Amino acid sequence: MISRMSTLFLRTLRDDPADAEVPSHKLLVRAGYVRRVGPGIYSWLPLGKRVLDNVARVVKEEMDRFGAQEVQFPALLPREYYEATGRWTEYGDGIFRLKDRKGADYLLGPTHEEMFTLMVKGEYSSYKDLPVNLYQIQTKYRDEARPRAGILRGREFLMKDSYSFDLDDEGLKRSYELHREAYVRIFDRLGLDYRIVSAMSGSMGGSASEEFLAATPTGEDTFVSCTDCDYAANTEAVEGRAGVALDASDEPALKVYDTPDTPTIDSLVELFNRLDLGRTVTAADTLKNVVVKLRHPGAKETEVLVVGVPGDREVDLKRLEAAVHPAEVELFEAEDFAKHPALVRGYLGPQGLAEAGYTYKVDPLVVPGSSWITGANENGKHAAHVVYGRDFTPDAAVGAAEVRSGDPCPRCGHALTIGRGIEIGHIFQLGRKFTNAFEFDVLGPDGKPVRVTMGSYGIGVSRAVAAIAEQKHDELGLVWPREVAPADVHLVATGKDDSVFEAAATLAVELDHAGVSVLFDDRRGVSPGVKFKDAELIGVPTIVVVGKGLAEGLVELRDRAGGERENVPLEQAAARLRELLG
RNA sequence: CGGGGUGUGGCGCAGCUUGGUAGCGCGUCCGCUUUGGGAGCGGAAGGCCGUGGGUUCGAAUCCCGCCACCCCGACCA
Repeated sequence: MISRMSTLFLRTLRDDPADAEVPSHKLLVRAGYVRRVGPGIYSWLPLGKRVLDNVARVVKEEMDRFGAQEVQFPALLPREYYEATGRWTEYGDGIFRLKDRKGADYLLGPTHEEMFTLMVKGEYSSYKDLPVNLYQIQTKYRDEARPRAGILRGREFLMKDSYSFDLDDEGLKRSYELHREAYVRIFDRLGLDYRIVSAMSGSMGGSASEEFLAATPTGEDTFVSCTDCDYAANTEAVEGRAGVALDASDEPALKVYDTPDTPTIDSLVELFNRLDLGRTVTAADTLKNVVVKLRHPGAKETEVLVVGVPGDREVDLKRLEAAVHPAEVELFEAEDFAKHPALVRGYLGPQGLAEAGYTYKVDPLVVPGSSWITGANENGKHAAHVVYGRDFTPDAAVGAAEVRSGDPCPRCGHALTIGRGIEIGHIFQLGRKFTNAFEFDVLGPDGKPVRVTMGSYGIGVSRAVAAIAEQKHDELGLVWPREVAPADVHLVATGKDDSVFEAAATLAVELDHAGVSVLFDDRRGVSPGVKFKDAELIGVPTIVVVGKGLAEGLVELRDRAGGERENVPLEQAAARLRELLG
């Protein structure tokens, strides 16, 4: 295919768009790949559409390779399908809802578990039919509270989602592994630098869950990886690991101090340093106790939970929620404190909590035998030398503190490092949430019904385009990996002489016949500088210049990524290019 | 939902404090020149200054309301 820039629907911009912050957003707009039409809603121009299609093609090829079969569901869905699973209400404001002319409720599909489950249930009824893996590449709609970063987080986006249907857990594991291998192949082909990290399965429920994160500083997700073993996890999903117990036999007895007006850790530390305990006190010497409410699925009442973390750390509510899954965590409000006078806000300590009937859990960073400054459960009073195991005993440990670089790996104890990434894929063993909701059984070999188990697997296709742009660019513009580039070769004709354009046009045709797609800058009257800048901005991996070298019968080949240039005779150019393109 | 910011030709911005007939760069169109690093000169088209009200002889500019959008957070996968 030859795309002539004289007629290509494309306008590049010299300036960054005012609303763009991240590189992918700036460059995809500047290079004429996408245009914004509303918050979190983008149109794809010809070059962008090609990249999007290329990513989708790679995904499709690798899904097909392991036997997954493509289907397509409508984006417009009647409410009833989402009623059965409770998600019509569960999703809250997160979905787009609309009514037809009769007043019937519809939604724009945010994800399609229900449809897949019902489709398979409608056709299959025997264990002989399983396993089956189905997928679709579909536009999804979510009414994000705050879309951001261009197409990285939009309200309309292209997603590949697939679902496996198996008879038992072993089958599910196999389907999960097949997907995992396919995802590795896909993201390798897309040229992404990514990590596979342990994740929580979120609102979907289910057990084993891993995320594929494209490592980039602009990513929204934070993950840890171990410097020694192969442990890696989303910080929300970092397991708690019990630390080594300390010997507290020399620790003085618990002592209560008057500490008026010290409801915060900072004010407390400052006061204790003025009391002069013979050493400098820091926030890490204090024990911060945070009260939350746990809402268990189906339960009317919430459970009160007190969580202790070192005072220099925040409680990571998402991590805590992952640890107490499937319960949801809610903050303890002023009115809640009013109902629980034993919990003295700002002066809460673990001593006596068990006697008062409260559950108390500590982050594993709080180890047995450790000694703390903490609240004395009385307004304006704190206690020092409060020892774990002597003055209080938690009911359990729970990973609740924010995770920091250098924290011990929960597997091997070596230091963790922290990075940021864009979630481009997520796979998890969903289990029977949806097959239970729809009572989807097949008959087993013994003639008895067996409840089908599912896996759920997603890839953000449009997001992957942005993730690639985030990772593959330089100060001049985009630098696409070959597999997804909008063309194989960017052919630039410079000069005013007809012979240059004729020679370039002939080369374009020759390449086209050889199956090489060409973006041909055949614009007359456009200066070489403009053409070179555009080529660099657009980011096709190989640039061919037919210009002043033609006098000696030479054309120039440039590698967009590395900047290497070589001159080759015009008549050898096509052959050399085919060699370079593999 | 909380905090901060911005709305002025297609894009990026100035003008607003101190009211007086809307300006710059890029882009677009015409002509001539130029052609290996976002060209030069000359000419031109294109804007009810987010919106509603108010003050005033006169409002992009001052006052009040509303709306939209962007960023941070909350929320969400």
